[in-house]
Amino acid sequence: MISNNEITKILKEIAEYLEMKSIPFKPRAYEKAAEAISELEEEVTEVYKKGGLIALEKIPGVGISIAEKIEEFIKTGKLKYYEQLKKSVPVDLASFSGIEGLGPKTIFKLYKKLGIKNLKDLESAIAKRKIEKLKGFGKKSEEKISKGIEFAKKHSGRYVLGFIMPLIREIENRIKNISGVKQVVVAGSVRRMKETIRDADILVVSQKPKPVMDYFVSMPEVAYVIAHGKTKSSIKLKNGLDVDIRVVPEESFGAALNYFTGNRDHNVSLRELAIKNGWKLNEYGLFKGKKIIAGKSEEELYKKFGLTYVEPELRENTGELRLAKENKLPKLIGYKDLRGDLQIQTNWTDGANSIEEMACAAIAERLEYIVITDHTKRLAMTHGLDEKRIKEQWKEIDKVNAKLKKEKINFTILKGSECDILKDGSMDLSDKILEQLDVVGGAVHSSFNLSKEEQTKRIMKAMKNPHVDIIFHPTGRILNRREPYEIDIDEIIKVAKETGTVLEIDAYPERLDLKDHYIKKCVETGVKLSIDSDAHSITHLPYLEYGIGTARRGFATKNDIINAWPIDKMLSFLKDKRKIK
DNA sequence: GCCGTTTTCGGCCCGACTGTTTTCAGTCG
Repeated sequence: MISNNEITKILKEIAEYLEMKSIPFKPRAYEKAAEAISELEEEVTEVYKKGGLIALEKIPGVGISIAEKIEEFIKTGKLKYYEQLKKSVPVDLASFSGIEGLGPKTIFKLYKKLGIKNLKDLESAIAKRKIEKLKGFGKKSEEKISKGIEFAKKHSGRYVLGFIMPLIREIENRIKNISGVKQVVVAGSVRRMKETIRDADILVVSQKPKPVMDYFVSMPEVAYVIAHGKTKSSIKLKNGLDVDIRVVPEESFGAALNYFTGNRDHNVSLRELAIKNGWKLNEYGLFKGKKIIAGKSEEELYKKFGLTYVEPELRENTGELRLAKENKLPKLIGYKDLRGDLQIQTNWTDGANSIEEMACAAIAERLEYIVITDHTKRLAMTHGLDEKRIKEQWKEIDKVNAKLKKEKINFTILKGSECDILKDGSMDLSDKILEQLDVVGGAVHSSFNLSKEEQTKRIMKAMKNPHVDIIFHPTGRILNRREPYEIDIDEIIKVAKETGTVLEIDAYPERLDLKDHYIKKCVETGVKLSIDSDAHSITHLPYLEYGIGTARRGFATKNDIINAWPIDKMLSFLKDKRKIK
């Protein structure tokens, strides 16, 4: 079966071939179609199977011509149009991907003049100093390509946002201290809270750009400088992350922040909207002729367009501008809105800290309650709790609660479990134990490779258990490391709705599970969610931020997230749900 | 090649920086 990845790849390559030939507009059309498909939840082959060509055409950016090409590719596993392009320029595009500064036009020139077809050819041409002798190239171009290759080999792919964020914030803070700097904001995909990022964009307000540029390109983390201009510079860090910086004057801050936050298609849509109004939008402001009519703040900018403010996390050009126009954007859950954390591990199993230490850390995060959810016996490697040990744990929880009460601290530790969902969908602890717990999370930790049907059935059975309140990290994915297990997410959401079962947004940076698209489906269906740190140490509690960011990307409001509610409301919701099951 | 509460045909975002050039194409975001 042809995967979305394969279709995306072939469409992207077509775009590059067309770019080489300087054919206008078509490359962007293919790129847009490729992007849309890479973001698609459903398998394109399924879409085609269900609705044929017409269904394919409904994918945004896919028209009749690309739809027919996808059809041919699905049916025959081949695409004549692509084969012809490849025949006319027989280069291995994939082997050049990720090399900084090496675009389609350059690849084409190198092929035509030196017969370079793949990375190996390119490396040997560099070794023989052939490139610097070419017209239009020079010593510096050759060096740049050489460096690009070196780095592309070492570092590929994307960085998990929550793990790279401390470094980005450290750099941000150092730039804040440079003289003349009035404001520093990390924009781009970081501000949109994408789960993984490829680069970081830093926006600076200052009347004196030079000291900012000079410091930026000479930071100790810099591997090499990609560009060093008057108001804009780009560097590659030793860990492989690209970082761009841009300095703008105060009056352009809003327009620049908007421009730098993106995504690209959101920006393009806004700029097209400007043109329709007879204006022009760039990073310096919104202009009517030469007169600036907005740009100091983002709020002002959206207002001028007749739109309600669009939160950064929603700027993916997936319909948010239409909703902004109709004043239908939801009031997203805020970064300070969580009152509790429903998944916390302690040193009773694989956590690093005691119950009391975790409670204190949660208090420091301004939470009002946590649920202790250590693993259960099936997870032997974590020394999972059996019926006997979990009862001992309850005594410990009571003790710490009593201590907090005595100290007049308004904080509650609830009794819970991250209870294994066994292969057949039954639970790892008896119903008699489960019914005594305040919050029960069911989780899959084994048999990841069941068929889609079996895996879905397994989780559905757990959801139908009256004592199971939440499904923890429902798809089991680990970013950059493990694919989600196969489940029918629509079916899971349907049963969650029927049974009142809550689905979790696990905030651990490499999980973020559920992910944004699925969260949106839950919000639309009315399935309730929780945002939990899944903390295994006191240092993990701040990860809640990434869960909230992901929830915001999924259009979730406070009402959708049960641990944004007061403890009594949250608990009575779960109790009522247990009754109806 | 796609798309349309201005359009089913005629548009398609905008600007900084680089390297190799004397005016600009290529790349990137």
